[in-house]
Amino acid sequence: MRIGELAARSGVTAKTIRFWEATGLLADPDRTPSGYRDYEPEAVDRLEFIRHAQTAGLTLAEIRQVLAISDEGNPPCHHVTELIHLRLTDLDRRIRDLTATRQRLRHLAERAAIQDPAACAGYCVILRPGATTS
Amino acid sequence: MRIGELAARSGVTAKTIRFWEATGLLADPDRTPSGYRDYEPEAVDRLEFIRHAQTAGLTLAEIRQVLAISDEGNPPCHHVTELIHLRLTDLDRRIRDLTATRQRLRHLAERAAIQDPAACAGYCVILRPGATTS
DNA sequence: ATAAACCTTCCACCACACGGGAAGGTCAAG
DNA sequence: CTTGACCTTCCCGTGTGGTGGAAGGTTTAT
Repeated sequence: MRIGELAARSGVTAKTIRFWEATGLLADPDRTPSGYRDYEPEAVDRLEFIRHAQTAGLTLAEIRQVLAISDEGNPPCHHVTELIHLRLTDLDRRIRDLTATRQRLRHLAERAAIQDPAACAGYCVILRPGATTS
Repeated sequence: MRIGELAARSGVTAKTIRFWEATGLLADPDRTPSGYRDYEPEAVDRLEFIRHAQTAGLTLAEIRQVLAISDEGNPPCHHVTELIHLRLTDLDRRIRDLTATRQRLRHLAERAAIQDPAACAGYCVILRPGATTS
């Protein structure tokens, strides 16, 4: 199967397939005599696996690691488990950060609601330094 | 005052000051006869304002808009208020997305805990497609 | 025979907010 | 007079996950 068909079957664009290959997520495929990439049907599974791992929040770098272990014939479960916990910790931190920013913004929104626009001389009163440090 | 002193006073690196100038957040400053940037003391306020707006979660593009309105002598409060609400909406969506991803990861972590590593033939069972679609 | 659809490589670019470092000019102190 | 700190512009690199397009070769259908 050529790259176009693989793209159609997997829902991953040909561009992205080449990109994944170039960045080490996919092995170099066989080539037809004229140089076209020639895939086995199993390639679809690998693409779906990558997409799936992505939606689980893993980065391509992490997926690459998992696949490398897998490709060496080792069960990657232990590594995957570690990765998942790392990701969870990271995610929690990011959510905390965003929530803190959200708090600051809500604070500003409240200020904005009671502020007289005419009072905005110089730099805007709403955003003026000191507004959220108190 | 030259750029080094401004940097020291504001806590913004000279590199960043030049970057902000190049991207339209700061007006072109006066120059000494030898070509050095020469700032008014008020420049510190502007830098602090930008940093402050940044920690409130606004992007440089948004801050640029606010400053442009401000620089034209108009009170930017209305625009700022809109911006804040836009950011809040955006932030809420991002937090929701991350939380959903977190849920998926927790699901996977549970699967991982009860999984026999030896069962990881082919692609890892934990991450195998279908694992989180149920 | 020829047009359309498909494939190849390579190079560039998107957002985002800078940082590193080269090559050179300027200024104050010792 | 020279050393060192400071300044200038300029270009490249960072990380993430790709997308767009040019220039050219191949296959397939009519």
